[in-house]
Amino acid sequence: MTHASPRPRRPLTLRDVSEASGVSEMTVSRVLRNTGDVSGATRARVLAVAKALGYVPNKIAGSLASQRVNLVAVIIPSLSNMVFPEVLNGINAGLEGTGLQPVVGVSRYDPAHEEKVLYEMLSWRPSGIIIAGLEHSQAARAMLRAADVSVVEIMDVDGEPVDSVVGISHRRAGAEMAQAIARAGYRRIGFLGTTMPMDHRARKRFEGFTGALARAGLEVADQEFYSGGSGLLKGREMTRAILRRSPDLDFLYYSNDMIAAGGLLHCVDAGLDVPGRIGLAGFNGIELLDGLPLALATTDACRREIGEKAAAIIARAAEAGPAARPERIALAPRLSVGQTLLRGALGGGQDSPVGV
Amino acid sequence: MTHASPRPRRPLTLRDVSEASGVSEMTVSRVLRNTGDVSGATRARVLAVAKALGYVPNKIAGSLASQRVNLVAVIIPSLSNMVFPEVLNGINAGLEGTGLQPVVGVSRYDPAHEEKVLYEMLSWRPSGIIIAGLEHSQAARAMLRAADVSVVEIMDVDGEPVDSVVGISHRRAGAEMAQAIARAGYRRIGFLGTTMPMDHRARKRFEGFTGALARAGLEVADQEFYSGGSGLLKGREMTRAILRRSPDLDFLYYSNDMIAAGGLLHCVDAGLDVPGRIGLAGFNGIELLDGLPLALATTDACRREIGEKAAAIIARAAEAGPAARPERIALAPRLSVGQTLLRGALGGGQDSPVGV
DNA sequence: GTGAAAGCGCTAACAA
DNA sequence: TTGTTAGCGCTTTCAC
Repeated sequence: MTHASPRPRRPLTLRDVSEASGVSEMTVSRVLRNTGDVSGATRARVLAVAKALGYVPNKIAGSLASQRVNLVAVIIPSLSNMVFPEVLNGINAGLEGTGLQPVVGVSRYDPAHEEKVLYEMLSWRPSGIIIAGLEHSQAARAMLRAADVSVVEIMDVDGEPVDSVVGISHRRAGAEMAQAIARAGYRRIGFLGTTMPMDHRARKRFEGFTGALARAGLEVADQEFYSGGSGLLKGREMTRAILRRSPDLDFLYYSNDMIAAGGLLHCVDAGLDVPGRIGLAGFNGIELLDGLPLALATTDACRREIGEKAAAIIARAAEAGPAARPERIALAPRLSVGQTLLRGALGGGQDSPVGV
Repeated sequence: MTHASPRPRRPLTLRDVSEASGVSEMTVSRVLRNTGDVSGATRARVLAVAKALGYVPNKIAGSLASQRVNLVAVIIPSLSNMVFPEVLNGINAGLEGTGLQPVVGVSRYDPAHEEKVLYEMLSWRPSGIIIAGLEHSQAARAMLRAADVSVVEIMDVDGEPVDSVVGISHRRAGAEMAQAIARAGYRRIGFLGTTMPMDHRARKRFEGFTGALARAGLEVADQEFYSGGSGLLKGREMTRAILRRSPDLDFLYYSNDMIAAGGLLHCVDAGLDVPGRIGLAGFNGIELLDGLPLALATTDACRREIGEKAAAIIARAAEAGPAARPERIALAPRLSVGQTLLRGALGGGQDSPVGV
């Protein structure tokens, strides 16, 4: 039983590896970090001993000594919908091979909570910060500015970023959908969205939407708001409600694809001709929903791409030093009319309302 | 301009606050941690100075000194599907108010990558580890055992946990669905699942499923496998393919709700009578999909609850010291027959096949 | 190619 | 109630 290794009460340290291998702590450290010149023999021995012991370096000590942390703070409002996981995947992909690790915090669409989460994350001195949206409490903005690391605000470009920004213009996304709807000849437009006052992106889409409708001589004829999670059922219920109240609506614009999909299912069940009698559109471009009875008109929010580009900016800055110039990347929200928005006069004039 | 504070090149330290407030570093530290007895006056002054300066404590240094870290490592296979975000929400909820913060790593259903992610996270000396599944590389198991912190393996209880475990029996989930199917009188059963050999839970469901079918004198008549993301479209395509090959199938069991939903949409489009001519069932109990043309038969995997309970175990152990006894929590997978599985002889015998 | 000494920013333990 | 001292485990820097 000579080699039985009892469960260590005290975590192993460099010193343990040093003593067990007969090499100085310094050299062990070099081996473990693949740094400096270490002879092949020494290197092999140290590696073997470290592995045998099951040594795991202590990054807390390492980071304190080196003043460098391989963490990137990522702050997003929610994990519940299908939007942000996709962004995270993009970030993961963009950080791949850089040695940087994302650490995710959830702000719950609540500025006060966002502030807390940010403070918490900053106290780990991350090498970069990726944060959703451009709207933050004053204190949060101050922290971001004072942090002296690259900050990338993502998703939205309509506003003043603290540092870099990668996103789409939600105003533009809303406006383009309004134009497509107007050009296709729809006239009685309903809007279905969230009550969440802190969902600034949904708000901006709505503003862009109504603005462009107005320029086309149209307006939102009725609205329906919801709170809580957005599932198919919610979409069905809202659609039933708004159509009962305003049966003459001929287009419904939803603030996300999931409730739009529910609305589509409702319309199909109700025997409404889509997109003839009534048109529908969502937002986000959720790939998982491809395969609905009709392809949903929507705007691709470029979620993955946003994550990738934001991560790339952080990675570059971590490499080049924090002095890098801020980047402002506005991706183009890609509208797809699918099969729920008439392909009326899509080639037509940009702003003028055109009948079918 | 006397109060203009230039962007600091060097991050602020306790010492800065100490000097600016004329109080010792130690007292500042006490104030900032709400610890020890500090006079109200001193406390107020320190707080004011810290805020004015924009001081953010350095947790790296703090953790090194105190040998305590308020981080919980969470390792899950993926963020792409709708399964794990829900678990994360549960973990977040369970950690609420404990001062512990989850840190998420993604293992991509790849044991080697899981090992790397685990190593990386352990190097931050987290106060607890929540990791999906019971199958890990030998090295990973060794690390988990050596880490000397609470480990909770989640999702699955069919196997030997390293420490605590919270999950459901996927074998049982598969078996119960098979029994319900057999009892309802279906006879020609098709299975649609993932090719991923590392999705052990899907594999166990399949094993439980075929085992129980066999006991009912039935077998899986045809199978269809897919790789890549699971969306509605994938479900449609797979369903079309398997039904073209085996038109006489009268039940399809899918490895998740999303492809099952796609299958349902296909069957509806194809004019197949569901659940009369053909029955369908998925797995997970995805709430967002409530609202499909027919309520899908599925098994609720208790995802949120699993997250909450796992977090509670970690929180309790962090409180009580690491000596806490391992907990083994097997939740009951809740089968719901919805409207896509005939309510044939559900009250009938447990194992005996019963015709409709 | 290797080692010794100093210190990263904070907190535990003790002293006053 | 407040302050002093001695590290936490590693990496930096410099010496050999």
